[in-house]
Amino acid sequence: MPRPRTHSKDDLIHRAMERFWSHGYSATSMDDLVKATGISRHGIYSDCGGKRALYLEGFAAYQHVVVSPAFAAIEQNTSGLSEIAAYFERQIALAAEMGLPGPGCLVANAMTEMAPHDPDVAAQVSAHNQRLKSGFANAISNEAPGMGRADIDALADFLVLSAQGLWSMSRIVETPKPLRRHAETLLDLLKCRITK
Amino acid sequence: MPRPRTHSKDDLIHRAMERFWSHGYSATSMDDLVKATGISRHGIYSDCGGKRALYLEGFAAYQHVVVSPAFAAIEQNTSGLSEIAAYFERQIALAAEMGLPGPGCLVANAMTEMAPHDPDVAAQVSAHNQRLKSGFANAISNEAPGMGRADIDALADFLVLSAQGLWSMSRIVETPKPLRRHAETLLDLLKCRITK
DNA sequence: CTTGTAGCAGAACGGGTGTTCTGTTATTTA
DNA sequence: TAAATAACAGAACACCCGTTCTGCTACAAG
Repeated sequence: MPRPRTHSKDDLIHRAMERFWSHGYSATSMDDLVKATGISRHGIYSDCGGKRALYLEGFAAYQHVVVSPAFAAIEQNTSGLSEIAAYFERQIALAAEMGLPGPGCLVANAMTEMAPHDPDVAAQVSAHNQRLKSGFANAISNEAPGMGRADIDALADFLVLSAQGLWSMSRIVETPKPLRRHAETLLDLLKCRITK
Repeated sequence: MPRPRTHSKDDLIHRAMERFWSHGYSATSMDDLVKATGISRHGIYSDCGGKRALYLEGFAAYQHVVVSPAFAAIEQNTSGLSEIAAYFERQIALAAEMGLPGPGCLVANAMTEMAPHDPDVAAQVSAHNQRLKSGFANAISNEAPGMGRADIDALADFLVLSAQGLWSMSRIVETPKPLRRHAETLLDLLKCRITK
């Protein structure tokens, strides 16, 4: 009997996620979200309950839509340096495609803007970083079987830090070139360290 | 004849800078600034003209108050890896002193929050990064006289990126320990690369 | 075609925003 | 002591925020 829905909850979450991604949480108003998603205030509240809840759902969706496709190769047990390089290249190409200076990484942005003042966001960010760290550690250990666990962990953690730094940089550069150079330098340092 | 001032413009700028540093621009209201600085709205407007102008002045002050004291040693022509290590250690100790998870770096925060949507902030951030890059390049070239200019520049730029990543991390960690481990890993990678 | 129902757009709301303005206060010179 | 001056505290302002609510719309069942 009822009127059929003109949008799905997934539509809402994904469109809102893109807005939060490029403009951050505070600088995105409900009016912005209504315009960006094409969904009325009522729809947003009945589907998700409010701005903050929508942000958190968008954060989770970012994992499926952006992180997993880019990171899956690293998480396989055949991965190595070339998969790490491909991961950075893929994300840089995505940033260039979206336009530079660009939105960077939703998680990296959340780490700076939200995490220190919002425990829920901090927990999601930490989980994300832990996932990246495990993936990088997997790839490094495949590449350097003789390296100790402590050294691998330290390098993997540092790769997570470098990724965050890279997305920060992507918010001020005009072209992908400096980002590619950063990634290249990082890979060089890694190779240098692994081959000792 | 007039009533004497109870505060200086510098007082205002420095106290406001600390608030922007820890809470960001959007999440700091004029009420917050009045409470944090102890200076009335009228004083803020007559001294600086408004919130944004105050932020930009605070940004400039950050260079003198925080960056220069920490970075001066690296900019001397006798600097090397030990000065780079000391710079990171000093900033990490400062972060620990201010409380973790902490404010990170005002410039790093601005890069994420403001730079993509504010050309004036972007320009100041770029100038800061350029200063860091030159300093790091100076220290690296002192340490590795045989290294080519292009390699030195790439490493110096990457050190800037790592610094930004480190301050991002400082916004989610509970203790300085992981930050020190990151700095140590970075220095190890650098040494490894320089000694080839 | 009528009726019931859920979705819809947008008005309304209290509170907070950055900014401006208005009196008052404290101090120094005359 | 009295007048002049500029800084002070805080009220006032118009606007925007996230949230809630109201009345209308469009479709499916009877």
